[in-house]
Amino acid sequence: MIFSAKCEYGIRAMLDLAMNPEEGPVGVRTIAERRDISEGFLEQIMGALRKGGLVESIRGSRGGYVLARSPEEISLADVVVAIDGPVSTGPCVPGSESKRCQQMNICVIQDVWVDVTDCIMTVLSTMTLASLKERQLRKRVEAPGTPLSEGKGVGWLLPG
Amino acid sequence: MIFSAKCEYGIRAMLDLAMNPEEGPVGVRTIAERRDISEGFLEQIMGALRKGGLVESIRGSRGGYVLARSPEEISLADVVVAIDGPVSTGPCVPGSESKRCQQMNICVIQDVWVDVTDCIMTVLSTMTLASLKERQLRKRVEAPGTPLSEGKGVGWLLPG
DNA sequence: TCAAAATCCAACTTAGTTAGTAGGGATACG
DNA sequence: CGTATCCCTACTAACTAAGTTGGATTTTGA
Repeated sequence: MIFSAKCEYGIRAMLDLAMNPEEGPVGVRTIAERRDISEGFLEQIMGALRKGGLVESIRGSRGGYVLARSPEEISLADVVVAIDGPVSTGPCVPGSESKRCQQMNICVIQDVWVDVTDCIMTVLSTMTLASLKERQLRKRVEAPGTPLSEGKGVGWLLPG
Repeated sequence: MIFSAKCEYGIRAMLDLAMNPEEGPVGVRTIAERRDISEGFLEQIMGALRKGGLVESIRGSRGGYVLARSPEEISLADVVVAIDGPVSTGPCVPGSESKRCQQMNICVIQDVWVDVTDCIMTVLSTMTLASLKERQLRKRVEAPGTPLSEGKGVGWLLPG
């Protein structure tokens, strides 16, 4: 698995913030309940997103998180890197700290890893919170059979 | 890290076989020494490649492994899947066994994972052992400063 | 026939990572 | 002042990765 659950939760949370811009600061508790994420775990994740400059936090009662930039300006690449760090593809690539093979300068396998990494980052960079939000809204409309009122965790699908 | 060391070793081994077609069956011991891989570990990996139909084994003394198809017909996607199994990108994708979210049919995040997976498989599918071998040979020529005689594990760079 | 060389197979180990949990501080609102 | 919130560190249980170990089976060659 390339992307951790942490990463998925981070994207869920960011998408939640993007889809509810009028709410003002949203607390971890709220997001955790709406998106079905462990609260304590999400706290850690939001910390990483804040350190990555993707969200701003408001402390104290009535505090919470808001996006630091507009959804158009936040790509999934930003989110993934803030949470998991730089995407590393193989065990033996130029930038990595791991034990590298002796023939690094003439090894073709590292080139493969680099190519794959580039491809992944390109895909993630073209996806913004804004485009994801739009896709989500469109999907909501196209899947009318979806049980909106059943159980918890579906309210967030409706835009504010 | 997306691809395990196992996977890298498997590609190294396959490339070794592709670059030395005249040797006949090549033993695990030989490949392990030439490509700097733990012998016991490589044994496991070759087993996976055999089960995946990418190599054929000859048992007994003078035995070893040979490619089951020509290098043009073996892509890195084949190798990676034989060793690591299907590439899974995120925790929540249609095919996976892991606990999926409730809104799977309308969740956009799984779409992201699918897009990334597709992109990776496309890159890996276009790379064959033959193309990799060619790249390796070209690189050998372009990097004349490379110390060919220093240490072990560089002999394999020269085609048979 | 028999020893050596090889594949084959399954169990074990060790270190690190993942996905949380727990517990307490710091800060701001009312 | 009390409550709700962010903030931070440490801990843990389960899993995975990267081998290691020990042996069984098969084939060649002397």
